[in-house]
Amino acid sequence: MDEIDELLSIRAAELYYEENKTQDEIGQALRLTRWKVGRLLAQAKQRGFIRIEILHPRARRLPIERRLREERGLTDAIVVSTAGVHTPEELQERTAQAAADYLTALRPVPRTLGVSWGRTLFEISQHLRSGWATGVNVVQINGGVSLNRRPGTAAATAVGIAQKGGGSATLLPSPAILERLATKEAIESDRVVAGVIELARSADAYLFSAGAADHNSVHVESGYLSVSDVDVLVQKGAVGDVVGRYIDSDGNIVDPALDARTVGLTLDELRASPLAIAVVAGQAKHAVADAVVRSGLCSVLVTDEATALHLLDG
Amino acid sequence: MDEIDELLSIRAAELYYEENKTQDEIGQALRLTRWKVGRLLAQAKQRGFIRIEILHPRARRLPIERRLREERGLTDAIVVSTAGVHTPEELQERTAQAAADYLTALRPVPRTLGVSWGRTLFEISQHLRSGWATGVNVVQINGGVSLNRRPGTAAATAVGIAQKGGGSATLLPSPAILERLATKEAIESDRVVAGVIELARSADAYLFSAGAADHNSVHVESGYLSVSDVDVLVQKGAVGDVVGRYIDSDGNIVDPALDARTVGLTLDELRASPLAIAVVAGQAKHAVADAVVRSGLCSVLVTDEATALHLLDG
DNA sequence: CGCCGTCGTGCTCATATGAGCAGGATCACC
DNA sequence: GGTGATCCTGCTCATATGAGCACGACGGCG
Repeated sequence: MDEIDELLSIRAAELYYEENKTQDEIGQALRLTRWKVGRLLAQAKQRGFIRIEILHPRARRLPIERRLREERGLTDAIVVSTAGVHTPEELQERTAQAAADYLTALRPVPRTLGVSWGRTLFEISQHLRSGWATGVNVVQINGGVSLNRRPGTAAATAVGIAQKGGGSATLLPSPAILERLATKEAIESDRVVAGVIELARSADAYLFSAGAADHNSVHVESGYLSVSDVDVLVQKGAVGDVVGRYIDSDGNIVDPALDARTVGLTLDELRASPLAIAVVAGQAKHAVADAVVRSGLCSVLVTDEATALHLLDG
Repeated sequence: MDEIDELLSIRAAELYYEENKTQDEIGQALRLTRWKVGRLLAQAKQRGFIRIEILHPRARRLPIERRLREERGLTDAIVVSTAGVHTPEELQERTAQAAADYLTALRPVPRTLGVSWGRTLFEISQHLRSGWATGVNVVQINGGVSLNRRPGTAAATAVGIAQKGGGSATLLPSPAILERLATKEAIESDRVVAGVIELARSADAYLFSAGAADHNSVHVESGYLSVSDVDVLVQKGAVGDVVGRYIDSDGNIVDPALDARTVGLTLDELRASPLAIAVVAGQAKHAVADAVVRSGLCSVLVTDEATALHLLDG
């Protein structure tokens, strides 16, 4: 009886979803009462035979968002659908767009927004629309005077977000990582730098991404770390970095000495914030994303479906 | 206005399909009237943002079946869904199952059923249930005394279909292809063979598959043709074979001399039948499937979604 | 053999949804 | 600036669907 009911529910589903027949019509066709048809359809859904997908770059996965909030204790979660995505770039774009949307809809509008920099942040800045806010002051939360070929990306990110939000940007004029601890301490005690960091600490909200601990890292690209530095970090358990600080899968600093030479907000300062928005997407970042969420580095997470499911698996 | 409506329709779809909210509730959430929500949802569907799939081995694609009937003039078409299929074997199995289902449901039940043989037919015979019919006589319609390692597969197919249908099988005791024309003529004039072919001509319905013209062909495997024979046929335009007869993309015999040495029903005899059921599935058979349907070799086609779409493309 | 619990069935009634229509805003064109 | 066509909106009303319930069949168990 179960076998035949299963088949009937499939036949009914075909007529209902593909042929747009009413349950009554299906009943006539299959010689069933319309109530039976309704039950078969409910069964088909419940057993997972029916899959409904929303195919759109802006589509989100609300049930997964809910699970992230409930099971991972996030204040909010934005999960973009991966349906129909073929390239990592597309995924990245969808996520950046979603982050921009989230910022735009954010109430109350933060007066001061602390931001990190990197590929993800840059893309978010590009997806924001002019007038997304009125009068947001943007402040960099980690060092970012860029050494690489595309100088000013970090600056362009912060400035872009600020301009489109009708405010101004405060840049942190410092490298991300210094070679010597003494230099780092010296630079942090510089009046301007200290002032910027102070401002960063007072931000209403933070927006940052995370990097994977691999050779494509922005730190390698920017010249702050060498390929072998990264290898060593991985050796020590690093899964990625947040605002330039490398963490292991529990969210702990992997290399305290290195960390001491890194300029910007500390991770605990980030954790203390009531509104820390992390934007992390892509296969390569599953491990960091997990560390970020587990160790409470963010209160809001913007990510993709595959990454979200990875977080919920463990 | 269109941009924003599109976004709204996606938000509405998320709430409707993923969160099971009513259109009214969605209206409250998005500050819209419920009629507007209904229209947005309709729009999302109509623009193709909503994809509903039935994930089940027995699922069929009724809209595609309809198109095949209407645009390709078939009496009937059965198209199995490819959703969730990963291997060609799985596809083959689904299609065989569907063919078995079709036979089982066929009314009026044919008294005499002509069948070919091959991997597909064998699988269909395995998927049929005992008692699928009461008293069907099965007759082979093309030569099939097997030369290969698995002798009797052809016989097992016909016998299996007959036994499960409560009838008996009549085998055609002849090779598929003879080496010399004279031998073929001699064997066809044999009283028994002639009788079987006569019976085959009188069948109420035919069930057959088609083979691709490649090195995996059953004819190569059985030793009736060599690999180079097949290459030559392909050279001459062959896309595959039906009941052992190789055809080009228009359904015409590719090599009349070879055809004359092939034992069994002719293609025109098949075309004349009011109920000729072809079962053809898989990427490799797209070209033959096309030839079969275009040249009217079958009145009923059982196939998979990808093949069906290929047929409808041209 | 009879009893009771369980399950599936077909109903009533409440609710959700879709079709069709009238009024009003918008826009191009005169 | 007037005027008509067009589109959009929010309605009424008909229909489709889902929730809950009472009945009867079935099967296990005393």
